[in-house]
Parts: sequence; C-alpha cells; structure tokens
Amino acid sequence: MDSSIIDYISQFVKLTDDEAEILSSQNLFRQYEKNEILLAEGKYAKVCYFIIKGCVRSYYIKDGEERNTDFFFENQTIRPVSYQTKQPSEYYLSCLEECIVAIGDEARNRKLVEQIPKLFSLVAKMNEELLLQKQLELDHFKNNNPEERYLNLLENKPEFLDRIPLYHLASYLGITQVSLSRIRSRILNR
Amino acid sequence: MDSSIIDYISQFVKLTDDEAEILSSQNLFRQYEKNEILLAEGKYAKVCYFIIKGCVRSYYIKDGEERNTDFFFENQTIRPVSYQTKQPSEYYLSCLEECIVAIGDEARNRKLVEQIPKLFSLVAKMNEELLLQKQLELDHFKNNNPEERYLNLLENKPEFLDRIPLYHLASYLGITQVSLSRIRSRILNR
DNA sequence: TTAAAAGATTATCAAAAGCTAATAAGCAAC
DNA sequence: GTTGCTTATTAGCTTTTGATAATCTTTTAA
Repeated sequence: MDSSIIDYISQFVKLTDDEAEILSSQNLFRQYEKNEILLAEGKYAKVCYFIIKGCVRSYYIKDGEERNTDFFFENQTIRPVSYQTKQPSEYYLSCLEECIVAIGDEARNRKLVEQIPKLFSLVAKMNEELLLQKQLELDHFKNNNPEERYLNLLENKPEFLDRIPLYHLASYLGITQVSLSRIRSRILNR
Repeated sequence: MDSSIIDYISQFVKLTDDEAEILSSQNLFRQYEKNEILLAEGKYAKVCYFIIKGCVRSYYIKDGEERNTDFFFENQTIRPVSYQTKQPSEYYLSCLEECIVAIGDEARNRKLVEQIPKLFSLVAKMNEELLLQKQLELDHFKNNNPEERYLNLLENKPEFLDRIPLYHLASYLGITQVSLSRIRSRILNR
C-alpha cells in the first residue's frame, strides 16, 4: 500500500492510527498511460485525484488550440472545476507521463469527512492556501512580461522545465512556442 | 442600522432572528474619505472588511509604480492576504471613493463563528467560489490579448468602466495607460 | 539502423505594446 | 474666468510578440 496520502495529510493534521487505517483502506488507485485522458471537455467530473506518481496536464481548447492551465505532480490534489460546479467540464485532464493516481468519488469523500471530521477544516485550509497562491500567480502574471515569467518559472518551478516540453510551457506562460524559443535564446546570448 | 451584511449572508444561509440579531449588534462600521488608506504595505492586516458603500482599490508597488490587483464594490468582502498569512502586507488597500465599511477583527470573527457555526461552512463555500473565479480569471488573462481583455471587462464588469479611472484599469489589465487608450480608439474606428 | 514523429529553433514580416513626451479635456478651487 | 491638477489621448520611435514556414534536433518505434 502506498502511504503518500497518509504522509501528505500528516503534514497538516495529526492522524490517529484508526484514522490512518480508514484512509489507507478506502483509497482506490489507478494507473494511466502517458497521454491517457482523465477528464474530457463536456464530461462531468465525478471524482477528485491525488497524484502518487507522474504528471497531469490541465488544458482547454481555444480557437482550436490547446491552452495549458496547470500541471500537477506527485503529492498534489486535483479537484476539477467541474467536480465543484457540477457542470460539464470545460477543461481536459491528460497524463503527461505514465501516472499512478488515487481517486475519490463524491460519496467516498463525503463518507471520509464524516468518519474523520478534521478533514473538513483541512480541506478548507487547503482551499484558502490555494486561493492565496492563485491570487499571487495572477498578480505576477499581470505585472511581469513573458521573459520575467519564464525566468520566474526557472527560479521557482525548475521541475516544470525538467518534465514538461517547452511547447506545452509556452501556452502556460501565455505566449507562443516560437516566442518562448526567442526568449530563451535572448537570455543565452547575454 | 444597515442591513447589507444580513441581507448578503441570507442569500446563502437561512439565519434565525437571534442569529441576525447577533450579527447586526456585533458589527462595527467606519467611514473613510476618498483616497484614505485602509491597509499599507508593511503593515499587518488585523481585520477583514465588508463594503457597505463605495469602492476600494487593492494594489502593490512594482518598480516604483502602483499595480492594481483588485477593485471591491458594495457587498463584497475583503479578506487581506496579510490577514490570512499573518505576514506584513505587500498590498495597499485604498478608497477610490468615500466608503462605508463594516470591520471585523480576528477575535470578533472567531466569536461570531462560535455563536453561528454555520458561518464556518459559509466561509468555506465562499472561498471555494473565490478560488474558482480566480482560476477562471487567470486562464482568461493568459489566453486573451489586451484588447480581448478590455472587451471582456466592458461586457462583464461595466461598473468598472463607470467608476474606475482608465489609468487605474490599465495596470489591472496588465498594460500601460497609453496602450489602453490606443486599444479604445482602435475599437472606436472600426 | 533507419524512418517517422515529436520537440525546438530560426527567419521574415506585420501587428501590437512599451517608453517618452506633448497635447487635450475635465474638473475643482480660488 | 483662470489657474492648477487630474485624467485621457496622440505622436514618434524602439522592442517584442504573433503568424507562418522552413530547418534542425531528439526521441520513438519499426
């Protein structure tokens, strides 16, 4: 049994042995191939994900082109917008690498929170933190040009550069692949 | 007594008369002049705000220039990043107009949630919703050019155009004032 | 090992944004 | 009114990005 989830949650709240047992017995693991789709546009997200291993890419289609919005790695939770809104998803979730993922559907999640009430405030805390990060990310994006944003990525998320192809990073940075390539060469020749 | 807060909360959860009474008796109102600073960079945010009347601008300084991050109007809650993180604020909050604001410090807020427990899940719900909005806002910002972003503002937040000077909107749109002016004339002559 | 596919860079040209400065319009105070 | 201050537009020039196409490199699979 993989203990990633228990380890992850234990960073934030103390779990009793019973609670840890509940968690580890409840979780459902699945393996996905590279490029396999977890969630497609138009579908309803019935589940949340916790990545044990691998990398998941979130994107949507604008003018026929994929626009990447997020990349998720090990020990990250994916709670699709569609899971929250109960509306058809506007986003795709697709595996950038072969992935091992823990999956929780709504009934399972609700039952878990009933059995371990402290999970409720943990989720609230995590959402607060996520909200904060999104705010900072948006502010940064608005007030820095593409070159600054690329340098910021190099500095703060080097794993993105290691594991994600540049042509995917380009739309994540809000620019074209060609422009990103020019920025990189501009930085090199300086 | 102003009933904005009660009315606002009642949209989301049913309040008993007792609970409404607790809320309306607890709240502290303050009036601020135009251009008065609610929170300055480097200060600790000890309180949250709920705007009864007026408009508050959030900004920070980059390269000596003000960069606007948000504008808050009537019936909006401001929960400063610094209030959440307990770190000195990187943002300013300043009144764009004369304002009437309800203020709640941490002790008061905590006590309120104790007396009216359903407020806890309300706040959690609101944070979820805010997170969703920020995600959409960020995605939109990344994948639309300045002209599209301006048109989107016209379409979806016309009150911004009515109540906020263009030179403040420019940095909110991630461009210069001059560029915004060009975009506007480009749209007109078409 | 070789061919095909995927990923990255370079070149050219047009469109848009930044920078700076000048000008114009709107509005409040005297 | 007219003076000053704030807000908005316009102009000239430079830099950057977008669009498209061609080329080069790396990875994958036969």
